[in-house]
Amino acid sequence: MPWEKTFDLDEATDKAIRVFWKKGYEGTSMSDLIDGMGINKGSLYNAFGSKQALFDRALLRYDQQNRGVMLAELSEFQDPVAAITELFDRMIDAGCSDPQNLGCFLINTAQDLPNQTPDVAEIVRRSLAEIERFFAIMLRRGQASGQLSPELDVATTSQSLLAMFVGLRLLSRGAVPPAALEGVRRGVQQVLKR
Amino acid sequence: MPWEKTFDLDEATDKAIRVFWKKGYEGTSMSDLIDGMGINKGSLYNAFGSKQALFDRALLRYDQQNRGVMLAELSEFQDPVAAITELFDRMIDAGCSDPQNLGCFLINTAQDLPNQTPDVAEIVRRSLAEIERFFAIMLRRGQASGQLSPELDVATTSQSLLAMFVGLRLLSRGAVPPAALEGVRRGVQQVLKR
DNA sequence: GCCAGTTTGTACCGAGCGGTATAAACATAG
DNA sequence: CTATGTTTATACCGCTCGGTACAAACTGGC
Repeated sequence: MPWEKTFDLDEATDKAIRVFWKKGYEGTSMSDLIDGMGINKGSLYNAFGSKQALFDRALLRYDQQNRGVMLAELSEFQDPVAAITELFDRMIDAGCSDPQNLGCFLINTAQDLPNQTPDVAEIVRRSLAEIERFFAIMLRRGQASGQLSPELDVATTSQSLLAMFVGLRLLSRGAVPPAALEGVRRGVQQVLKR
Repeated sequence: MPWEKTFDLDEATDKAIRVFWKKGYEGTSMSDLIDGMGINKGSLYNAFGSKQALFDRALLRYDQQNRGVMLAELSEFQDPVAAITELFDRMIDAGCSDPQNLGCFLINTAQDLPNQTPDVAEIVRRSLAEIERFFAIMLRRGQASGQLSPELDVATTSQSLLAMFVGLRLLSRGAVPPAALEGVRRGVQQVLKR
């Protein structure tokens, strides 16, 4: 077999992520993708099959590379409460420092769930469930170590944290001035008391 | 002057709201609007001018009729803490009982802010600021009446509540099972303590 | 009945959509 | 050099997009 591809699939997917991230599925045209990915239309269809298949791949990769990696890293923290606050700190910093107001690709997609394919919906739901699970695990660890009150209801608290997390990411799209994101920091600490 | 219009502009706008609400601006085509509004293309352009103008009008009307009316009503509550929890209760109920997972038209639009016109962005920002202001006013009233601790930081708490509110509405689009929205109820109460 | 204005249906516009086809230019293993 | 498969460029497909044009049918006030 001669000459096994010249551009990297993952690299091209990363570029596609940026485009879909900024404009969403409907708002992104094939021309946008070709411009943003720097490859030809023929190559794109040959490599990915369709716009939808490329989107699926992009979303899945984004989820693994970002949410997946980050939660894995934070799960290693000695202090489970610090792991949770660190997660929010990073998101707040990201939201404040991004002039493009990209927010989160996954949560941008979650917002549009009813108009997405079942495959995409499945990816999004699983990912959000993972985030909630991360909260729950950290909370239980905190209770085990005595940092958190045993009376704290793990299920409802992790659901609340998920709502705050998702809200924070949405507000990062330019809906409120960056400084207003700071309030969430202390709100999280509030939820963790008791 | 003979015969001053036969269909009601506000009524037609209400129907347009349903369409834009479900599909978003980009995802909605003129055919969708014509089908959903039950009027002819010519009438539509004659009455509203353009798709964008119709969207602006629809969003503005939605904001006034829903968020505006509701906050005005809740502001009349004797118990300011109950006003806040009632707001969340209504949203949770709405999220749980809607099989279409529409969520909130305004927050759906907020999610897409970077791709919206300045006019739309202005409407969204002002509306979210109003919600935050509602929280702040209620919190201060609660402090004045002794229901809430004077140590509670009004700015950060109202920002946290806004994030939870927005997150709740986004999660109502089908990203989590309806039951998972319930956790936010107690989370709100948690944030209001201290 | 006449006139002004509205609604409707249909046809049409240029442009862009997602996707396909094709052929020349290219790179590598044999 | 040949065979195989990739990339690029370009042209093209049918379709839909947002928006316009226009004549016929309609509904009122005079």
